[in-house]
Amino acid sequence: MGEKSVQKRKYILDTAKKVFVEKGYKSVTMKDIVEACNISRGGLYLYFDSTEQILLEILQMEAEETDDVFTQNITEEDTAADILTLFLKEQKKELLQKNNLTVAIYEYFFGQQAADKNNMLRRQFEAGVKVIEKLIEAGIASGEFYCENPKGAASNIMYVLEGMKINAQTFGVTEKMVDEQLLYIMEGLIID
Amino acid sequence: MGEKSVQKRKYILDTAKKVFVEKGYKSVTMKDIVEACNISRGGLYLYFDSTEQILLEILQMEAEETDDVFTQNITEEDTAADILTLFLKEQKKELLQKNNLTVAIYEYFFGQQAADKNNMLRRQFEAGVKVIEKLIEAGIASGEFYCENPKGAASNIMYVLEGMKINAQTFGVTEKMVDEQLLYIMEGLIID
Amino acid sequence: MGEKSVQKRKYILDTAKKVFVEKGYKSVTMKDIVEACNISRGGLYLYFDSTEQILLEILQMEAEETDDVFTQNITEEDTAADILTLFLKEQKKELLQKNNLTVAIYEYFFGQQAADKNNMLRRQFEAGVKVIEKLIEAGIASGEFYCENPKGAASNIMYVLEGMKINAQTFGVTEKMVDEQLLYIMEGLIID
Amino acid sequence: MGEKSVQKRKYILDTAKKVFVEKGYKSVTMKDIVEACNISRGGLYLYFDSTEQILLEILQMEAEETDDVFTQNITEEDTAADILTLFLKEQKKELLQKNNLTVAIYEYFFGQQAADKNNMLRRQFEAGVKVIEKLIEAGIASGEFYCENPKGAASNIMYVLEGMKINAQTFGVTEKMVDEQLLYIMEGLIID
DNA sequence: CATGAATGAGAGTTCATTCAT
DNA sequence: GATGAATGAACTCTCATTCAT
Repeated sequence: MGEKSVQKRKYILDTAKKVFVEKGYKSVTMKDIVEACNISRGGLYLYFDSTEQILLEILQMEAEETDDVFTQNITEEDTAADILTLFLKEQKKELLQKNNLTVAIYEYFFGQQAADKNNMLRRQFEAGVKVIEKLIEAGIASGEFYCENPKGAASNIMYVLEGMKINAQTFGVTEKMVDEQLLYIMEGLIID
Repeated sequence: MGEKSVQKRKYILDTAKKVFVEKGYKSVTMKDIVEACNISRGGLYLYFDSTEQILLEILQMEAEETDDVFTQNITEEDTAADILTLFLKEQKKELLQKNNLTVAIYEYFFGQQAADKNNMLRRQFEAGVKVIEKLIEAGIASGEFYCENPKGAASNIMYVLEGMKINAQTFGVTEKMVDEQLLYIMEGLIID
Repeated sequence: MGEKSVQKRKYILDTAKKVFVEKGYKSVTMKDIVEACNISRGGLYLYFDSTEQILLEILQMEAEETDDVFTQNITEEDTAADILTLFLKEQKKELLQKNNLTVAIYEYFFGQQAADKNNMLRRQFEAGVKVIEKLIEAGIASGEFYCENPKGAASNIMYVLEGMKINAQTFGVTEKMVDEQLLYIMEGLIID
Repeated sequence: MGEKSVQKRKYILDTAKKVFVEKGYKSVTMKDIVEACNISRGGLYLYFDSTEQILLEILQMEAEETDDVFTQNITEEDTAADILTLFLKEQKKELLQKNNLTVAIYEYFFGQQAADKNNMLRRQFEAGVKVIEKLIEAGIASGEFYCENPKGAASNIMYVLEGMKINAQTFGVTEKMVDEQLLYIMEGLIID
């Protein structure tokens, strides 16, 4: 697969992403993607065999592109509270934004039965917990935070984010609702 | 569409429920249900017009059958902490149990777009928040609990439950993970 | 089949007629008739086996009920021209009226292939020709009409009526169009 | 829907025409056409969406191919009477021929309710009247014809043709019957 | 590599017809 | 007689997938 192919592959993934954002995972057909990409039916099959493969490659692409946004915005002088606030703000932005892959991702992983339970979602969740836990511990050390059970608190935050994410997709959450809960969380940590 | 046989209607709903439990919502076809019920193609249409209608009637049936379980187990002598613990235990049982409609429900409400955002899920969520809030306030009054922001705490619990529910379906949560988080939550409330 | 049955049979035919008037022949299903009659599916089959049988019995019923209207209105003093005019007026009324069986009849006889070409329609057509021919001859005898070829003129009138009838059903004819043509016909006969 | 192969499109239309000729309009299913064409179910949908679309395209095709036949046979020396005779002969041929779309066309336009009453059939009918009227006027001018009401006579001819066409489909008309009536019509016009 | 016509499996839906009650 | 639930055949339509060009 030469250079040209890599470009087209990327083009298909980018275009298909829009389709998954709009329709979730299960309702997306190869036809949908072919039409969105404006390529031939056979052409798509030269690059991908199924919508599953396409979604997985999109997720991988996303994983490679992300993370950076968060870490790039952290400066040397930021305190633990600053960084945690930044992190939560980032999460808030993501979950309130309409056009994301959340539904597609959930729909896909719903279907994955018991198989591969050490999957991407678990790894991301656990990574999140760990990051927050470290931040809380750093905050405790610096005297910003008070917390008797950093791991519990970190898990709590991640579960809450997960809960808000799913609610956002099923019945909508308002910015106010998110802010109130994030405030509740921060107040539980910060020493006033 | 008359009522035909109420028994058969019930039979179809019960059987279809198993199908939805197993396959979620989007992948379920009328044919799947016909085959699970061992009835004729046309026979199903005598009772229901679409998988959507069937799912909605199952949910309604569930709603009528539930609620009671929780309230029935509350006795006069139970303290607020007892009741909250009972509630969380009930939720835990539900989210750890394999055969439930969670995936089907999420898949269904994912598809409901912006329409009807005052839907069942929102109502259930808000009802849950309210119940917990009342319990916390009762616990504060009785000296069992300490909490500066009962509504925030109640929302926190519901978001966490929601988050654990979705995680249970996408990558599995262990009983230990659930217990740890529920313990964390209770410890934050109870005055030792 | 007792008395009661005869009534019900009549009721079904009358009700089914409305269905045929509305939907033609080919689109009418046994279900349509069952629903229009508000009887049970099986009940209909006790009386009739098919929409074809029902339509045929309706046509027979019609045939028995009709004719009279025309002949009843003829009085002793009427001249041939009066009677012909009356006949044409009757035909005009029928073909302009929306709710008739014309479409159902045509659709039915379209399907009858080459079989039974000595059918009802032919008999009615030929009877019409004969009636008109006699009228014209009577008119000639009484000095009202001039006509070199009574049979040709009679056929002409019947073909025209047939043509207007079909046009009325496919693209609509206005009363004015009908009047003009009937006037043209009468002028060709009457001696001024 | 692209044009795909124009040849195949034409092939389908030609083959479907035979089906419509044989079965009329309402009874023809996409399956019938698929089978007549010996193509796959999906294949047909690549070209056409419904039997209605197919019939309409057949009619359009017919319209483009016809007209010429009549006009091509007219020569400079032909008199009005010659041309009218030619026209009637053409109509006679068409209505006596077994394999035509008449039934399909009628069945289709029966279904078109009040909608689009300025339809193809009306336009064809009115065009016919106009052509004949012009011919009669030309014949009067040249001394061939005598007629006090050319428009009435022209309409008369078109109604008769329409009437014979429908009779041909419902109970059959013999060549003799047609000839007699056409002769009657011509005799009414020609000055002997 | 790329195209897009073609296939055929499969889901949805409607009805004529039967049959136990 | 009468009912209406139940069946199964028939039709519509859509897609994943292939393959000749």
